[in-house]
Parts: sequence; structure tokens; C-alpha cells
Amino acid sequence: MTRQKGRITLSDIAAATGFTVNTVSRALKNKDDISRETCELIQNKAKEMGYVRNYLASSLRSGRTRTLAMIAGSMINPFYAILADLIQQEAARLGYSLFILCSRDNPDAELQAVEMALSRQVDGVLITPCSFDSPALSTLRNSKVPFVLLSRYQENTADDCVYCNDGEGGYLAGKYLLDSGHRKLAMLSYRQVVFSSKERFSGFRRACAEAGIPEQDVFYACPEDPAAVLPQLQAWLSMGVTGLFSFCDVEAWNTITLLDSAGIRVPGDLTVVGFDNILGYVQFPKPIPSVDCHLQEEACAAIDLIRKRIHDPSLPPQQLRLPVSFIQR
Amino acid sequence: MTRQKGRITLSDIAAATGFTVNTVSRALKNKDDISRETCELIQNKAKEMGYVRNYLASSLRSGRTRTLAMIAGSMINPFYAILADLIQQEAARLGYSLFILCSRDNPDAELQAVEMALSRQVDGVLITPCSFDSPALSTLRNSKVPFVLLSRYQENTADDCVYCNDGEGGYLAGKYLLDSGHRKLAMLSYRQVVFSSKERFSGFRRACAEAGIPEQDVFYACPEDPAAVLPQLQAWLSMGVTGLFSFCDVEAWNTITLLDSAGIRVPGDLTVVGFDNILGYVQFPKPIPSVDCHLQEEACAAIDLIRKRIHDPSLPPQQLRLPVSFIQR
DNA sequence: TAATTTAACATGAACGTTAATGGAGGTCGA
DNA sequence: TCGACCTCCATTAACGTTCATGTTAAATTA
Repeated sequence: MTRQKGRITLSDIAAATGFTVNTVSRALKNKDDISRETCELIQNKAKEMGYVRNYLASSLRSGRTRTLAMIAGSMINPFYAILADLIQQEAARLGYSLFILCSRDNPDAELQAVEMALSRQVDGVLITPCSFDSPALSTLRNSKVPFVLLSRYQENTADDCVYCNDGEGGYLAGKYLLDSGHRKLAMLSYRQVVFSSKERFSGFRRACAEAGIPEQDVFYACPEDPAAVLPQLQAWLSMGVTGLFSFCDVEAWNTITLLDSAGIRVPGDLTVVGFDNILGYVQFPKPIPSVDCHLQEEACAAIDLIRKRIHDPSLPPQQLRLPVSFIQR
Repeated sequence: MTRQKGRITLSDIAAATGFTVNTVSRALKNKDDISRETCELIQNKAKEMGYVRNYLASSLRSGRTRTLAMIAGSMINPFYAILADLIQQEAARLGYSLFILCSRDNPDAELQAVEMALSRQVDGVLITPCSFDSPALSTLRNSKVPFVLLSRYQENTADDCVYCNDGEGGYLAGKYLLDSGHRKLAMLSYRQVVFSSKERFSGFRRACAEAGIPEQDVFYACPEDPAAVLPQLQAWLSMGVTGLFSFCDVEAWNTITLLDSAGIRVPGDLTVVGFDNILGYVQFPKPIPSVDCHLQEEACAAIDLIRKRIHDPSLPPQQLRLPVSFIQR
């Protein structure tokens, strides 16, 4: 445990150039109040000596760490992985570092993640909470550290959030299936992501209603037990369902795997539409049409919002609903 | 930009309990030299007041940040996403925070990532370098900050690394195809990941040789141009190749997509074997056999190694080759 | 009983940076 | 010619911890 490894500090540069530590600091930050030539001299010397700023000291003094945390379910879910990647890129572009933490949908782990983020003095947190009454969220609220909900939305709260237009997405998915001639449709959602799921189905049903499909020909299921999925699908098929709207692409994959194993062909026997369009990022042997929720835009919007919130805590709560589009495949 | 948001500090607890800051610090760290009752009193008070340690100050003084950085290609590649997830979990379990940075296989971005990590005073870096002569690596070496190469291996260097037994993996893949009756085989690698690719093919060829397959019936290609892949596959097929070893699962997906679009069935017309076995983590509608490189073990080994290196810089270079196994599907 | 140890805490400084303020010298206008 | 102003840099203190070292009183030992 060699302390500090003899790293170059401001005072080393100060000694080498004859200026004070403060002047060196200001020169390296390109502040005014420093003459052009002094500034260049110091910057050159710093580069020559291989100086790298110690962010710990800098942040301790300035009170800003230029660090964010993203807390999501798991990177193993491609949706979060892609989002994390995009957020990390955008953060880095703006000079922010990012802690990526996974809760694995476990409230305890989520709370731990929040506490970790807080002890690291992050400037802000981007979180996809397990649930809206998770202890992590209340800890976050109490901490007064700015945070933004990612892809999650709850009515009647003062939390900032960035999410996509789920209703419109469901509508587009429904419209696509209807335009393709399907007349008995169903939506399947594995996990109960209450609001998103509801909204997507409500848009889906609206499309069906507009097309004159009777309500009893539009199905919805959200089975608790994964083992109940295949029987449900088979039941729908036997009732004449030909178009399926999957809550998200990842679940669509699972569903297609299931169907495949049961000898049901996609899209031959059943047309499957997804959501998120992560197929735009990850290759997939069986491309399916999907609602594109523009993750790149969501990432940028989230970073933009958290920065605004950091700079102005008095900003009124922002609930950013981003547009979606439909990708035919 | 409200400074410090009135967070509780050691001195607040000191004032509340009547002890000094130092005593509070020691009590919260469960050090000896503090009486049992004082320790409890202080810890209770701290919890009551909602104290969270300021890691910036702590690290600045102690010289250890308990922070690591992982620098990989991109989270969009499920292989890295899974590895990152596992590493993050293991790091968190041991009280370490993790910066996850993506180079997108761009040397400039990689260098930036390294510089970011260094300026954040990370205790160690886990990196999958773009190449072995990337500026990022030399910066890292000069910095004297411990680092471990992840899934990358180079002969004749003093760098620590953790990687899987590529040769054995290739051998197992070959053996599987041979045992399944295939007699003309090929290996396909999209990107030129020099060492791994070579090793895997060398093991692959060894299996073929042992089975008495003539050398001219074992093919290898690593096309620069993605557009050249399908023609290559078709050429092989026309030459009677029936078994394909893909450099990794992700590439196998791409390959299968290509084959599918060309009307070539897997495994009907061509049996495809992958590597990494990320299908153990991510669902996939068309399961393929794969070499399991035990990512969980690799993650733990990497964290273990970097910790050892941090605590003992004089440790001789460690090159950890982990065993692989084969998953039939 | 005096010397020595020990338990339990206090004191002061330091980590490397930045904010706030101060001050010397020069310029400029009236 | 005198103050006003500006340019450029220095001085001082602070961020919240932890390290190294003191200090005091009680306990132990010779």
C-alpha cells in the first residue's frame, strides 16, 4: 500500500515553475486572471510532468464530484446494458464519470446501491427503481441528492423522470398488427411493471377499438408464474389469436423461444411485435417488428435533466415523455 | 449548486456526543482503543443522525479509494455486459465501487477512459484493451496503478491477466463437432482478436488432427470485411463443410442471422458451435452448443487478483488461465 | 510505594485541491 | 497628479477524513 505513488501534484508544478499552487490550479482550469503566457507555460509544464488532477481533493473542496450513478436491474438484461452504455457515453462526453450499479430487482441491494452512491458523493442519480415504495427511493429523497427516474413513471409525484410514450407505443404496435390483417390480438407481459404495462395495453386497446375490433377479441395476460406462459399462448392460439404484442423485446425473445420449442412458428403461426427496439443494437437471428423508444434520446435527456436539476434544485419537477416510433421488420 | 447540502459530518456527531472527531472516526471504524460503550453510543448516534461517510475525504487522507475501473469495448456486447455485471456484484460484495467505461474499440476513447480512471484515483483497473500496443496500456503501466488484463493474454509480458483456456475451448468445440460425425470443419472469427483466436483455432485443429481429419478439411477465416462473411460461408458449404466453430456466441448470432437470411438452416444445413456460453445468461431463441468460459469465476478471479496486486505490488506477475467446459445443446 | 504499563481518549497536522480575499504594479482619464 | 481601475498573481483558509503522536488517569507490577 504505497501511499500516493509519488504522483505529481499542483505543488510539484508550482515548485517547478515558480508560481504558487493557486496560480497553477487556476491556469490548469483556464480561468481568467492568468496571463496568456503564464497559462501556457504552466500547462506545458504540467503535461511534461505527467500531471493528472486528483479528483478526490478537487471534489472535496469544490463540493461537486462530476460523478453520477446509474442504478438499474441488471446489465444482463440487454435493455439496461444498452441504456447504461449510452448513458456512460453521454456522461463521459460531458466530463462526468458514472457508477453503474445493479439491484437485480432486489430492494435490499437497491438500497445498498443508493447508499454507496451517496457515500461517494455523486452529484446525481439515475435510477430505475424496483418499485415505487422501495426504501432506496425514500433514502434518495431524504438525501436531497438530485435523482431522475429512468423509464419509470408514476402519477402525482414530484420526482423528475424520463420515459417514453408507452401509450403511443402500444397504439403503434396495435395499429401495425391490425394493418397486417390480424383481428384477434393479445398482449403479454411477464413482469408486472405496473404503469408502463398498463399504458402500453391501453394504447394497444385504443388502436383495436378504432379499428372496430370487439373488446372480447383483445386479450391481456401478465402471468406470475413463467410456467403459465406457454399454456396461455396456446390457449390464445386456439381461440384464434394471430397477433401478439410483447411487453418488450427481451420478453419477446423468451416467448419466441418458448413457441419454437412447442413447434409454433413465428411469424408463420403467430406474429410477434416487441417494444424497445433493442434489435437496433443487438443482433438477433429472428428480427421482429418493434416499437422504438429511442434509447439514445432517452439517455441524453436523462443526463440533460439531471444536470439541470443539479444546477437548479428549485426547477419545477420535470416529467419528460419522449416520442416513440415503429420499426417494421 | 448548494454546497454540501448540510450533510452530517464527523464533527456534527462529535458535537452531539461530546467526543472528538478522531474518536468518532475510530468508533465508526470499529477500531480498538475505543471502549465498548463509547463505540456503541457513537454508532447509534451516527445512525440516528443519518450519517454517511464522505468517501472523498476518507480516500484523500487514506490514499485508498476502494474504487476500481473496468474498461471494456462496449456494454452493447452481451459478453462484456455480463462480465461487467458479475464484476460489479463481486466488487460491491467486497466493498468496492466500480467505474464501468466503454472504449468502443477506439484507442482514443480507451486512453480517455484510462485517464478518467486515474484522475479518479482508482485503486486498480480491469481492462480488455483494444490492442496490446494501445496508448492506454502504456499510460497505465507508467501510472503504477495496478491493472489486470481481462480475457486478453499476451506472451512474454509482465502484465497480470485473467483469461480462459482458449486452446482447450477450441479443442472441446472441435471434439464435439467430430463426435457428432462432422468431417469437414471450419472456424470463423470476425474481428482479429489475435491471441485468443489463434489459440482457439490451434486447439480446434488439434482435435481434428487427433480424429484423423486431413489438414485441408479444416478451414479458418477471419474476413476483414463483414460483407465477405456470407460468401465465405457459402463457399465452405459448397465444399462440404457441415460443422462451424464460431469465435464467440455473439458472432455466432450474427452468423446464424446471415445464414437464415440466405435460407441456410441451423443446425439442419450447418451445425454451429459458439464460445463464451453467454446463452447461460441471455435467452436466445435458437440455442447453440457453446464453450463455457465460466464468466462468474473469471469475474471473481479478476477481482481477487487486482486486490492481491493492490496489497502487494511486489507480487510476481500472475497469468491466470481458467478452465473451460463444454455445454451441449 | 514508586515505577511501569495500559486503556481511552485528545491534539495537531496532513491529504491535494479550490474559494475568497488581498495586494503590488501599471495604465488611464480628467 | 491623483485617484480609479485593471491585470496578474499571492496569501490564507477550508473541504471531511485519518495518521501519528500526546496525554491523562487508572491498573498493574516490582
